[in-house]
Formats: sequence, structure tokens, C-alpha cells
Amino acid sequence: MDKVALGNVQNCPVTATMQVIGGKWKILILYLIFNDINRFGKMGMMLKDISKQMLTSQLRELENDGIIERRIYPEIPPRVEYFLTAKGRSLEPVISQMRDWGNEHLFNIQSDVATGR
Amino acid sequence: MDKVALGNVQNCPVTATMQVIGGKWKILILYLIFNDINRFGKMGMMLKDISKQMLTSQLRELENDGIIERRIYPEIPPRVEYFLTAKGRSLEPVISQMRDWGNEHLFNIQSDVATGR
DNA sequence: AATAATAGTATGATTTTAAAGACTAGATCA
DNA sequence: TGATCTAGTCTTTAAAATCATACTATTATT
Repeated sequence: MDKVALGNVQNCPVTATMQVIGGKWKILILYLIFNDINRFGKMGMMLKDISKQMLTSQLRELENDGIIERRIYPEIPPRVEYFLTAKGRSLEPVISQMRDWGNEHLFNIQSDVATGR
Repeated sequence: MDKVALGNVQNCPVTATMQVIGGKWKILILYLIFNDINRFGKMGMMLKDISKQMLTSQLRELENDGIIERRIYPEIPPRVEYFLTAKGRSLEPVISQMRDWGNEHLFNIQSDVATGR
């Protein structure tokens, strides 16, 4: 099968966005941070079935992509907190659209366009 | 580490949406179908580095999720074409948001809100 | 002196994903 | 007669993702 690139990963902005937020746990992690659950241990407790190293790697990727910020406090035992960056907060309309579509087409919950709920 | 479910995959509409469009090639496949490239062979040629069985599995998942429709023509050699369903077309605003965010934050291309370009 | 606390890392094993290549049907073309 | 076409499937095989478990540092507490 001869291959010809036309729509490919490198020049598709949607696919590029997917790479940033599409990780197995990233949406849920962003949800937790959005709800002020921003410590490693707490996140691990909230996310059923995630392993420490998986949590670490997802957090690192979000950090490397500039979506979240990692703040280390010089304390013992160590304290680290994660926060959304401006870029991370800019994902809000993207995630809202996905939420609305999911509610409407997967959970059959209609959203009120006026309120966004 | 004790686990407590709070935000989990089953009740998160965003994660649910991700499961539908988040497959490795799904966005690109939808893009092709949107651009009237709707035969298996053509898609395979356009998507560099995709294998036949990967293409098949992605198409099957999209079909099972009601996003695309598979139409078989009783011809020899066989002809099969894929089309977006109404549900598939309803993804348009979701994908547009992702495209805009990607262009703005990953490719540094500003989008004109008025025209959507 | 041992234990607990946090936010991880290191190691090795296992599971999952994905690829390559061979194979199929049935009509048509050379 | 044998090759060609399409849209796949099937069977290995290799690679990537993920897990469980043990381990680290340093201070405070018991």
C-alpha cells in the first residue's frame, strides 16, 4: 500500500491538542486540580486504579506542555502542589465543549446553552 | 495508598467523549471522511504509517460509537464507503474548539472568531 | 530507636498495543 | 490460465505501556 501524507499528525492542530489532553488520566487530573485537589497524594487517592508512576508521568507531561505548574515547598515531609497555568486555564472552552457533547450524546443530559449547565 | 473514587471515568462526560474521539487515528480519519475520502483503500493511502488492521479497528470503533456509518455496495471487487452520521456531524463544534486551541497555543496561529478561520 | 509522613524513583515482570506479512472471495482483464 | 482488484482477517512477532513492589531522603513524633 503506497502511502501519501496529506492529513498527518504533525500539521493537524486537533491531533496536536489531543496529544496534550488525551492522556489516559489527564482530563481527570485537570478536573481534580480545577477543584483544588492539587497534591500528589490526594490525587492518587481520588483516582482509583492509577499507579504512582502513572500519576507522576501524566503530571510531568502536563507540566512539560505548560498546562500545569509544579510548586515545591521546602518542607519535611515534602510538599508539592500543582496549579493550572494560564495556558491550562485556556483549555476551559475546549473541555466545556467536550463535556457538553458527552452529556448530550453519551449520557443524554441536555445542556442549557444560556448557563452552560 | 487507599483509593476513593470521586472523579472517575464512568461518570466524567469529558473522559467519555475522549474515549470516542481520542483514538490514535480517529481525528484524522474523521477529517478524511469530512473531505469525502471515504473508502478504506484511499484512507490507508492518505494516512502515512497506519496499518490495515489499525485502520479497520479505528473505523469499527467509530462505527460502534455511532459516529460513522459503513455502507457496503454489492460489487466485485468490493466497495465500502464510510459516512458521518448525525451524531458524527454533531462533533463539529468540539473539534473546532480543539482546532482553534491547537492553532493558538501549539502552532501560534490566531483564529478569527468571526469567521472561525 | 523505631515509625510515620510525602513525593516520588528504580527495577523487573506483565499486559497491551500494534506491525508485518500471508491469506481470502469472486468477478474481470490480459 | 493466471493476474488484478478491494476490503478486509489471521497469525505470529516485536515494541511500548503499565503494574507491583521495594526503596530513598529528612524531620518530627512516640
